Amino acid sequence: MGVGASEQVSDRDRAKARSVTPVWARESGKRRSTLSREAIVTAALRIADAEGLAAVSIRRIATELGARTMSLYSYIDSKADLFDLMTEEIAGEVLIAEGLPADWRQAITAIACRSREVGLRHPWQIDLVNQRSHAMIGPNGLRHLEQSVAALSGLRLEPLDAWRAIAAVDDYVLGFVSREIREREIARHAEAGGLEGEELVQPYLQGLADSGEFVAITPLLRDGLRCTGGDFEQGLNWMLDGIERQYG
Amino acid sequence: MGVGASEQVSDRDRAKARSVTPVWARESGKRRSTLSREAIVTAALRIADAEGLAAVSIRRIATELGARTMSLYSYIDSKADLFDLMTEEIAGEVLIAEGLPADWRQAITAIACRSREVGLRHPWQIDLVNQRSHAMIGPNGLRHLEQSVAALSGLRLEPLDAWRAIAAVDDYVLGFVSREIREREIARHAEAGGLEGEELVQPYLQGLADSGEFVAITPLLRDGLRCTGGDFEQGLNWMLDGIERQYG
DNA sequence: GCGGTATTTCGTACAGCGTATCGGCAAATC
DNA sequence: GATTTGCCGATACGCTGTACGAAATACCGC
Repeated sequence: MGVGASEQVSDRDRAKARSVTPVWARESGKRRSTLSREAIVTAALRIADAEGLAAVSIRRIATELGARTMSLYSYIDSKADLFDLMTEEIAGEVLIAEGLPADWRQAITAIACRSREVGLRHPWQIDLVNQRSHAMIGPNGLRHLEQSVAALSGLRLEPLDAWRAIAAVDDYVLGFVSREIREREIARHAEAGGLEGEELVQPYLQGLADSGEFVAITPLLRDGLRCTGGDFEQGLNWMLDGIERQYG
Repeated sequence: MGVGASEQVSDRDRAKARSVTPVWARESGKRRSTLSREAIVTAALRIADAEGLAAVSIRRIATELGARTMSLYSYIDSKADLFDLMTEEIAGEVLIAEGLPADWRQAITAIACRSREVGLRHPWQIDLVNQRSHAMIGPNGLRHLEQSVAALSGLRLEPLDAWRAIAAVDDYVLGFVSREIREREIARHAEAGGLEGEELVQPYLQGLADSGEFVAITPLLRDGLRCTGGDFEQGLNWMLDGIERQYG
């Protein structure tokens, strides 16, 4: 290992740097036309909205853009990068452009409802969220955080306390939307398979109900667990009540 | 469509039925040894715990079990089925065997903490949750629901109200654990790439802080967003406070 | 015990995936 | 004009889930 080795180390360092530096801080390598980071992300979003995240593949995007598969790698380093960029794009939709209500509860509620809307509009966002990657610290992700902290300014909290309150609310929103999407897709699945879906699950549930093990939830089982899910604002208000009780 | 067609319809119906009937209600077609539904699921769990859900493949499981790839399909109709069974297995770990505390807050807290422990022990559970499928209505999933409803019995709620309160708590738990896992993996990733990870992200954050756009969260940015995340029990207590305020 | 049947096993194949590699071509530099 | 540099794109590798059908095996009535 001499001079050449040192060059190799340099290369490896560059690779490591690339793997750790957020995508948004990297330049979009290209100069030629027809292809661009923006076009790639836009196409990916279109496909994901239409057919789900699983349908988003490098080959597919290239085809739709009239480019060759490997050309996309001039603009993104990996599919994970593309996912980061998609996440960032969606995070932008969560931002509230007009002024926030002065009342902190109304402001947080507005932000939470917007988050939910966006999540339902792009159900694949949930899959993306769990895809690891420092996706939350993109510019738009931070703008969301900024907006949320600003919404709480009336409470005059320490930054860390404000952040914790926001995290708790965001956690609830994420969990709720996740369940909402899940229920929605199950319903759609059952619908696609005809009503027989219900008819096949119901005896199974009835059997469990008759087993005597599930006394507390027998009424729920009898309704086929068709409960339309919780009430979003109700749960949110519970959380906000608790925050208000502590800090308000 | 004559007699032959009617037979074909019958086949198609059976296929549809299979696609909609929960796995747990189906028999595990086996009779030979070395291979069994249980063995398959156990192997899958081991792989997932050790190397993540992505490492779980039919071929891989078959290899570890000394069987041929396609043999697994005698016990499982699809990989989605396998995921359902894995989910069910994990749901069992969430159940609390010993008696629950009489106080409803303590009981719900115990259940929530257990859920969190299990989620952290099997980080891939999060990926599984977002995989659609009627995974939550397996026997163990329903036992969890039963246990939660029973925990709230002291509040004497309508079944639907109880279910909503539980759903809200579960949503919060899911969201929190999801974020916790995300942060944990990012930390591990940065650690694996050396401390340079932080060093590369920090200038990016500092640049944003200097831009003047993020006044409210500048202190957080300065700390590199290293905030160790919210406090699980604090957020949970906020939610429980809100529930108590309404029903207590 | 034995034949027939039902079930299980498993080789092969297909269509798809992300992306490493590398030959050749075009543009930029001297 | 000659040389170097850097990018485009084709090909290929190893992986995925699983449909299909032939072969092998176990079970059951006799």
